[in-house]
Amino acid sequence: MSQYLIRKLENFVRLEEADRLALEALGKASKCLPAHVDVMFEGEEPQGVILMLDGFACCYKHLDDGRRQITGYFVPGDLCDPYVFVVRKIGYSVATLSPALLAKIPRAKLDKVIDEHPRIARALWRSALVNEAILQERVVSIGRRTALERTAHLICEIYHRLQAVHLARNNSCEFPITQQDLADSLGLSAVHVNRTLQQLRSQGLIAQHNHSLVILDPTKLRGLALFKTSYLHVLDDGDASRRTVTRSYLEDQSRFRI
Amino acid sequence: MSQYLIRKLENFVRLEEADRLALEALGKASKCLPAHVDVMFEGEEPQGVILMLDGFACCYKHLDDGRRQITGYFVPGDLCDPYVFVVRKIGYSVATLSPALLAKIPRAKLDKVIDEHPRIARALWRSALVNEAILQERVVSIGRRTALERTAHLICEIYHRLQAVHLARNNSCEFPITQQDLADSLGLSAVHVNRTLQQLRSQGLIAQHNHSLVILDPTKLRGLALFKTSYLHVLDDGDASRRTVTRSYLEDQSRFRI
DNA sequence: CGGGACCTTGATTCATATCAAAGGGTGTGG
DNA sequence: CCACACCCTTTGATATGAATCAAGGTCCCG
Repeated sequence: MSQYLIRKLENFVRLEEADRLALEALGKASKCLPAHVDVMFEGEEPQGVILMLDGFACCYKHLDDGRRQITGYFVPGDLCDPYVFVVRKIGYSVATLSPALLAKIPRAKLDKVIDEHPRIARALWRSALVNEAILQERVVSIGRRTALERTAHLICEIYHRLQAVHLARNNSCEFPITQQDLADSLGLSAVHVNRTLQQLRSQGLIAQHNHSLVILDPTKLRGLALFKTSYLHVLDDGDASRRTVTRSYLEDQSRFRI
Repeated sequence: MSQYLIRKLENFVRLEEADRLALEALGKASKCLPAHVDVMFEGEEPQGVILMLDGFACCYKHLDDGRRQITGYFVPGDLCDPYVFVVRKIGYSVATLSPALLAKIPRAKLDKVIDEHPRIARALWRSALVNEAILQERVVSIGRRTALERTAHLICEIYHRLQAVHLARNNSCEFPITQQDLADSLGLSAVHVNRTLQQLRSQGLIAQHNHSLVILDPTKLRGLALFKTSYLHVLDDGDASRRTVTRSYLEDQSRFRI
């Protein structure tokens, strides 16, 4: 049930069997939720870390008058903010975007895994850095990309994140996000998202059937989106072996105690 | 010379004399730079962590065709991304916005301080969480706030951050950021930022002289900006003492080893 | 078979960008 | 100490991308 989390973390470090077993255990107590339901709400005390087992969710904030901005997505394998316990009140809400299967991991359980599995600790750490890079790139998108580029960029982001957990193949993946939700993450209106998607379709870049997406021309789409895959990875193995000094640093778990 | 860093971290934890001395030492080797100069450049290998001793800097990204988006600010006391060493290539550039005094702290030095000073470690950790909250709020601003609200919000952010290091008093602070730079962080054009600032002035909310800013009506400005101060703090002492369970958790340094 | 959520379309308005040019400070070299 | 130069700010006119409003269409679920 935690297959996706394992796959995700394996993009960052090489896990041992013991690590995999520990991660498996995290996904045991799961819960099924319908689409468009709140999982956590802004201002609450954090109850536990949410692990996405299946489906899509998002992190959003509301302004007082009801305007809503989605700040990020959660796909299978994602842990919504493992460090949430430091805070007294969470600053954002989390909601499902599609029917979703998720596990609420108690603080103590996650702490134990982190303490006992340094490789997992390191992988989560790197994953957190990727999350920050994603957020930063989102600022760039909303601030400086046109609606078309921005929409294309988000599609690339989601496709590549799904690919990292083997949920995308042949340029095709699930895409259950409604146009209203896309609008709320792109800083656009739903009507304009509709027209923008039509443009992407008519240019032969993507196709959509039901809740799935096909990227017909990945190169063109990434070009249009000004999308660089690099920001989604902190490090790949090839580079680690080339740079001994840095590698030994990265392998030294004690360095990461903050 | 590291006074501002000390002040900043003291918003998160109570530091001991030994901690303060260690922080002092970090700011020794400082360097003075003119305004609008790059400190780090996207794609480079991280050389060290930058500590802002004085002046303003920002973090930005360029799109291929020259469009630029500032994703965050650095004010005195800020450490630009203490965890940067995990990555091989930094994903963004850092540039000064005003003449600035800064220290480049070698990785080993910072690691040593973190290892030997658990209170500092905890403060940096909390500071990192605030940074994420700031970034998230920026997404909300650019995505869903109007130009006027957005501009007001950024002014509030910077004022409150300066206040946290005692660089703001009587609703007044330094504000050396050019309108072009504001535009690049707000996702607007420089011309429109100019008009928006004029609106804030004519509504009696702010005043500007040279490179300084006065907030004439803080309540109205925050109201207009839909600004909540809460996102800039992870925890205040009052709350820590009220909630014993959480407090003991927060005080347990071993939990934070990731 | 009915109803609600989602998508689509067209018409219009509005916020913000762009273009162009003039006005003000400030620092530097003569 | 002045003058020129450069950067920053300001202003006005026009263009445009995206929002809004309104209505119809489609699909899926109960």
